[in-house]
Amino acid sequence: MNIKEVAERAGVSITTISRVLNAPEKVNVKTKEKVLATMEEMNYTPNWFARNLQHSRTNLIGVILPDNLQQSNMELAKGIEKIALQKECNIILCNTGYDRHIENEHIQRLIERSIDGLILISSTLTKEDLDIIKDKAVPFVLVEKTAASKGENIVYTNNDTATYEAVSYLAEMGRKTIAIITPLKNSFTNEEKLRGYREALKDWKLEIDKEIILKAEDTLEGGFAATNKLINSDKKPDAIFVCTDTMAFGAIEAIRQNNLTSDEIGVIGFDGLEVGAVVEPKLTTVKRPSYRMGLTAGRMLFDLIENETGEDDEQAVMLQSKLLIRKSCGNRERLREIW
Amino acid sequence: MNIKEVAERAGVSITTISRVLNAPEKVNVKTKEKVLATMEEMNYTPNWFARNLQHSRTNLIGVILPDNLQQSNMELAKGIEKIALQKECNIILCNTGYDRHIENEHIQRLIERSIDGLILISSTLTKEDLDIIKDKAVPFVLVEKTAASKGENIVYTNNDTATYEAVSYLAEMGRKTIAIITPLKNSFTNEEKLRGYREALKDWKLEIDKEIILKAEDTLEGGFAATNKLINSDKKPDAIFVCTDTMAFGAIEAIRQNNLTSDEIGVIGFDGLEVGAVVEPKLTTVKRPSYRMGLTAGRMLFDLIENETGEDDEQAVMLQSKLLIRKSCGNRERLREIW
DNA sequence: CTGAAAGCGCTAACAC
DNA sequence: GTGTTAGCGCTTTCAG
Repeated sequence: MNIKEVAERAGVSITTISRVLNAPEKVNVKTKEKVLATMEEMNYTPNWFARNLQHSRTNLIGVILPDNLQQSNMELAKGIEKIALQKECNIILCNTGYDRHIENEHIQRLIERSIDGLILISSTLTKEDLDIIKDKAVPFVLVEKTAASKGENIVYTNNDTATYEAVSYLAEMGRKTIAIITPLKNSFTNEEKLRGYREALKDWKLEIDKEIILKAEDTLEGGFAATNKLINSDKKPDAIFVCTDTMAFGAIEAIRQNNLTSDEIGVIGFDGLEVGAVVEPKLTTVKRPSYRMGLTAGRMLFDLIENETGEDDEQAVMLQSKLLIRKSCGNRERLREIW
Repeated sequence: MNIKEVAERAGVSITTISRVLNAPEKVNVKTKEKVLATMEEMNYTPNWFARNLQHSRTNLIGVILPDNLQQSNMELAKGIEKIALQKECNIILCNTGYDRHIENEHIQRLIERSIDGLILISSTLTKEDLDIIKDKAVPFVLVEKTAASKGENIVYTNNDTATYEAVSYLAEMGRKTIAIITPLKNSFTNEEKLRGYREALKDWKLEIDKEIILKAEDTLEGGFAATNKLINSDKKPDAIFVCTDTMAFGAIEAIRQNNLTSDEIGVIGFDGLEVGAVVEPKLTTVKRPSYRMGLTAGRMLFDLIENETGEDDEQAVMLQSKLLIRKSCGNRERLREIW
């Protein structure tokens, strides 16, 4: 059913129907009521394609992320959604599994769909890939730095210095052999964390030993296995910085199963997931401001989409991650337990 | 830029361009190559609206759920995505916060967008709301039963009998005073769980006492607070069935802070989240087959969308939730630790 | 305040 | 294999 049928039934022209839809105030109240009534009666829904054929704005934005089971990125997505709804936009969510190929496929499809904009979380794209998006004139915002993010619109957090702070805290508490577990699927984010780790060790004059720099699946099991390996190695550490809370939970479990305490092996995670407050010992972690990052990225994207002034110097916003000290690194004095 | 410009530049008709896009095999190889080259050169992207104006299929499905921070429902969404990708469809994800009003708004917008289908997870809609969707001829599948789900296409799990089994297990282990904590935002799902709880108590000839049937925010803190309340009540329970793992984590924490053990107060959760294997004591929980529910719902939806045969007797598929026994309910003999 | 008519960019008969 | 042409359902001038 189409506008024409409604027009016939209501005894007016299609123009009037169109006006009722788009500029009701320009229509005589009685006519309008009649039209609305026939629409209701005929259960009419205007054709979205025909409607948008002229403007080509979809009110749809794409959000691309590695994995929708990662809580912290879903918090981020929630922040984006909040902003999107204010703009009457919906979100198409796509998982990449850190696969550049899949990421490109998703993006290609989304561009074909004429989405209004794109938010790429922990993207794996290269400079060339990004250039393709730019050629298509699709506004986009990156979340988290990547190898290709320089000069792009971006929202990120201080993975490096926050990690530096966390590792320094361990050193400050007297830990001498500090290991690190990073996710297998290596992202730029993890490289930043690794850099922070290295610098902290250097500044504290601690040895940087490859044997205690481990990669693991970013899961509980991954953290568990890696930690067991560390415990049984020649260089058994007295502290571990774990790049994600999820793996850190596995680490804590491994330490417990080996009948060790947080005094013997301290653990610090990264993300600040809520459950961290319930594992035992409660997880010390670097709290990433995910929701606010989402809000910020959303606002930035809509600024780009709506920018008709032509200002287009790119923005880079950094939101601070902060160390949240709890029991898992064995501290006693500086204890500020949270909830 | 449009098909016409490309046609002019390539020195062919627009039909040929269209054919290169839609039926490349019907075009002379040389012509095709030339066209593709000019497309590339002009950086042409076909207009999605114009393309779809005739068929009105968007390859977009809506997935509506209460909260994208609930892990188990995101697993479900991942199952749906898997199927959607096979069908070259994308997913628009919408949060409702269990608010029927918001849910209706989302649906209305999605229908205006001409989505091909809809999956409603733990919907709050009434029969009338569903009728509106039907009037618009949008295929939809429900996930989890609702007050209005009778006679609709649905994928669900045995919340009632699984809860019955869990509570019975507690009774069997000798627990006498079994409390229940259900989410504040009451959904049909929770009513089912409550029913299972009541029937188990009845069959085990245990008293059903309103004082130990609590509602709480579906968060760690909510479970924590409710459990503290139970611990300090006249009717201090020796076991708690908690309707979600998230709240159960809070419950475990409260029990520990009160220096009680799982022998004194056993806990069983619901969902089967992975972190449950890392909290201490490890959480006994009812494992919901979320991912498979997602796959099933996705397949069911596309069956509806693609059904040209006219068969339309509705389907109701039940996937079984199962008790996963770990330490949090103090069992000793029947211990089959899993993770 | 209302209507007629010319597109929007593409697809699909139908001719050649 | 390729081109001509008539729509798809709506918005938007431009008249009245």
